Amino acid sequence: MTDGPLLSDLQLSVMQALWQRGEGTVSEIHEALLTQRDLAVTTVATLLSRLEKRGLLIHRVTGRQFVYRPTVTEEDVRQDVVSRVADRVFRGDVTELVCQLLSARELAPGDLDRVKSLIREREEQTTGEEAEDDARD
Amino acid sequence: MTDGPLLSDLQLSVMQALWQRGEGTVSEIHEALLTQRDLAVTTVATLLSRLEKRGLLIHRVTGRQFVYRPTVTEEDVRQDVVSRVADRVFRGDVTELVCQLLSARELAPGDLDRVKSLIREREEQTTGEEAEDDARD
DNA sequence: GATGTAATACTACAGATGTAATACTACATA
DNA sequence: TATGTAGTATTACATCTGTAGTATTACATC
Repeated sequence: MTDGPLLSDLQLSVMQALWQRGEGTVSEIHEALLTQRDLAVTTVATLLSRLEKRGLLIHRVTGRQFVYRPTVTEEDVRQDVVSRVADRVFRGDVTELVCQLLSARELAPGDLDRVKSLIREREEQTTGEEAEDDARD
Repeated sequence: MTDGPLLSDLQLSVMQALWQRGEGTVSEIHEALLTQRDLAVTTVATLLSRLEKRGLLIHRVTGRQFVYRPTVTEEDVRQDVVSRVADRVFRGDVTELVCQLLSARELAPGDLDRVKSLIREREEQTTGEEAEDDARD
C-alpha cells in the first residue's frame, strides 16, 4: 500500500499527528510537532505536500488553509512496515522476528500474558480451516 | 549500535552477503548480489566503502584486494531494527507489534506452535528473576 | 486602497543513497 | 619494458529527505 521506501521518522511523526486528530492544517501539525522538534512552519508545509505527492495524504481547502487528511491508516503502515521488516531483515522468518521481540529487553513482564491470549485467539480462529492450505511455498 | 538511519534494502543485501560468508572481497559480494540485482562492480565497491565509513564494516588488504568484514552481527542489526520499529512505528507498544505479526497473513500455521514454546521458555526464565532489575543500560 | 498578517508556493541547499563511468595503480608476462 | 588485466580511487549525477528563506496571494481593516 504505502509504496516506495519506508517512512522516515519525521514523516512518521507527521502522519501520527494526523492520525491522532483525523485531519489537520499546516499550523496544527506544526504545533503538534513542536513537542518533538522545532521546525519552521514552511518545513512542515513542505513535508505535508511531499507526503501528499507520495499519495499518503490529500488535502481540501478551507478559506486559504489546507486541511490535510491521511489516505492510509496507521494500521496500513504498521502492517506494511512489519511485513517489510519480516521480509528483508528476517528473510521471511517471522518466527525469528517474534523470537527477537520476546527475547528483547523491551518486553515488559505483563506483556507475555497478553501475547499468550492473542495466540489463543489466533489458534481458535485457525482451528477448523486446517485442511485448506495446500502447497504454499 | 548501528547508528543513524536504518539500513536500506540494498545496504542490507550487502551486509547479508557478508554475514553469510563471514567476509568477502568486492567481487565476491558483487557476484553474490548478482542473483538479486545487476550492479556494476564499482557500485558494489562504493556501497562497501560507504558502509565502512558508517562503521558497519572494516577491511583488510590482501594483495591488492580489499577483504571486507562486518563489525556488527546480523543479530545486532535485527535487534536494532526491531527496537526502532517498536519505538517509532508502534510507539513502544510491543504487544501491538506482536499482535500485528500474529494477525498478519504472514504467519504460517506451524509457526504458532514455535512461538508458543518460545513463550514458555521466556516464562521460565522470567519466573524467579522478578525482583532484580537494578539499573542496567 | 494601503497595509499588516497569515497562508501557501517556489526555490535552494546539504547530506544520504543508488548507480556507474573514468582514472589510476600494480602485477603478470610476452 | 610495453601491455593486459584486475583492483581500487575519484568524480559525477539523480533522487529523496531535512530544513528553511523568500515570494506571492488573499483577507481584514483603517
